[in-house]
Amino acid sequence: MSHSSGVRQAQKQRTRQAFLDAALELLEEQSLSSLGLREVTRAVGVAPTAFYRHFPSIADLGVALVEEALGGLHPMISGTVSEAGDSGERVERAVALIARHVRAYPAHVRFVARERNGGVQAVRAAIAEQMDRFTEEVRAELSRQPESAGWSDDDLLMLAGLYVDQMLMTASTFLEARPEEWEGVGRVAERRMRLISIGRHHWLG
Amino acid sequence: MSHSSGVRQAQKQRTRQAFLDAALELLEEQSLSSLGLREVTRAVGVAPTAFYRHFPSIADLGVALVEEALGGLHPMISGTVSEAGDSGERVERAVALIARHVRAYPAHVRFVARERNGGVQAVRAAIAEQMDRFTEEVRAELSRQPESAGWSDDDLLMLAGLYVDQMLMTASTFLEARPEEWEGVGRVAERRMRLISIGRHHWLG
DNA sequence: TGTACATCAGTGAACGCGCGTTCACTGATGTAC
DNA sequence: TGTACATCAGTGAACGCGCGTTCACTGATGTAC
Repeated sequence: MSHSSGVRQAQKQRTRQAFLDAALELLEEQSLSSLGLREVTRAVGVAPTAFYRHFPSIADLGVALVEEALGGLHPMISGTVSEAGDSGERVERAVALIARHVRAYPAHVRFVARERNGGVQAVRAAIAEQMDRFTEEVRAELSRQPESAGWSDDDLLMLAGLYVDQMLMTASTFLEARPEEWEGVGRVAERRMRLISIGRHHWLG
Repeated sequence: MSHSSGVRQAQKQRTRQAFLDAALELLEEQSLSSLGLREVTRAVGVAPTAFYRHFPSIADLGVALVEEALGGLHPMISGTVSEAGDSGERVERAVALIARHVRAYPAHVRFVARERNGGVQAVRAAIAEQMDRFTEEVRAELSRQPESAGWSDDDLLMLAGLYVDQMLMTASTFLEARPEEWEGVGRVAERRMRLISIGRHHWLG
């Protein structure tokens, strides 16, 4: 068996994932800075000391959760911007995509929205870094579009940041809405995005 | 001496304020959900049990902090919208006002940004209620402007929400910026707001 | 103004409890030959 | 294939500590007359 496979490695990965899953569930109702190490190990069903075999501290587990929550979204985010169609269609698809993502991964979205301004510095930094990458990727996509002729990189970055912040805010609004409110939340989110797109088309001249 | 004045009442108010001040300072580096009752009383310099003379729990202290942080801002927020001048001037004044406010009350701003999505339900609800009031007040101001002719109340509320969210986000960005970055942050915030205003002027037709 | 009683903000001891971290350990898995 | 040794994920006891909450208290302030 090679170094990186084997029964032992596989089991370790499974336990590590159990820590991430348990923590994420506990974080639905509290912030990371109040999450206890013993609380997590209890939820997983292992001894408290087992935690240290996987993470040096709860803050490090938090950073791993950021990667899990946001690391895989980069293609999805910039893909949304580069889609075919007029800007109205793109807006509708973006909002639908956000709604679907929130439904599929509510705990991940909640975690990111909560800890983006939360009390754990390392986690805040990890989220900020991911958000900056999203913004840069969206800027790169925008710059490829004909509508961006005449725009400076600076202005494109400003617009990209506006879109990215709007996406997270929309996700967070869905999260707090009751099921019967989702449709209305989606419509408002679409109109916000559409108004921004109109601003974009009249930005110059 | 009347019921509500007197040495005793005044002293009680002073102690209560000392709790709020001490908590706010401790909250610069952690979230409310991990703030300890003993931690606060220690910072104030009173016995742990004194806390209960003022608040039933840390969550209630948090709700009081929301009132302190946001309760007095209503005239300022809607005043910004109703100011004279063209929309470019209004944007500049709004961003300057936000910058000044963040400089004067950084801990209050941090607290609101952090706990808006934080782990304490009662505090999240209190912040949401204040934000909804801001949005409604901004909507009312917008509806008085000639630029709003032909707008539905629904669309005005959408626009007001966009402005209010943008204000809090701008405040939070100032908060995290190093001093030498403030000017740049301000310029980006102005351009975001200006783009939204352009979208507003071309929304109909 | 003076006196007798009521109120109540803040005290300090005590409680049981769960916390994070240390340490030496066990036993299944992995490796060398 | 078999054997002897190494690795290391997870254990369980133990530690000192700070937590939130209770309770009966004290003594300055307030009130009635």
